[in-house]
Amino acid sequence: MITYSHLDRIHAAVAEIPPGRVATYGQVAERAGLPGRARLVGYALRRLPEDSAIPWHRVVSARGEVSARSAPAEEKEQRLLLEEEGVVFDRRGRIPLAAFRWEG
DNA sequence: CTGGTGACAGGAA
DNA sequence: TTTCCTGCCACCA
Repeated sequence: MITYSHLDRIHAAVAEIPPGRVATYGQVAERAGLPGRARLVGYALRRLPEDSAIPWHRVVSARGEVSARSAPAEEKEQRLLLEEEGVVFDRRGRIPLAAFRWEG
């Protein structure tokens, strides 16, 4: 059933991403039943409280990059959290999606 | 209601 | 390959 907004569904989709794997914004949108609305995923993640249990750090751009945002510290934190899970970044600071992308 | 914005993606050059 | 440009549409002021 449709709830208050699509944000809840997006959060639920992100929660399904297993540790050590990543999913793209577009991928999350599709799994949330919102194909083509990747931008909305970024919006939804931005609304998450800091103490949220949603693994927001496992969502990256279609190019395997940690998306830029207003607070650079968060970008660094995201990369750190992913590396702690075993995700590897290449020399250009990108994640090889062929190896780490979550195949739902 | 109207207009600006964005944690994107895909195609063009 | 990489960078640039455009379409997209829910949100917010």
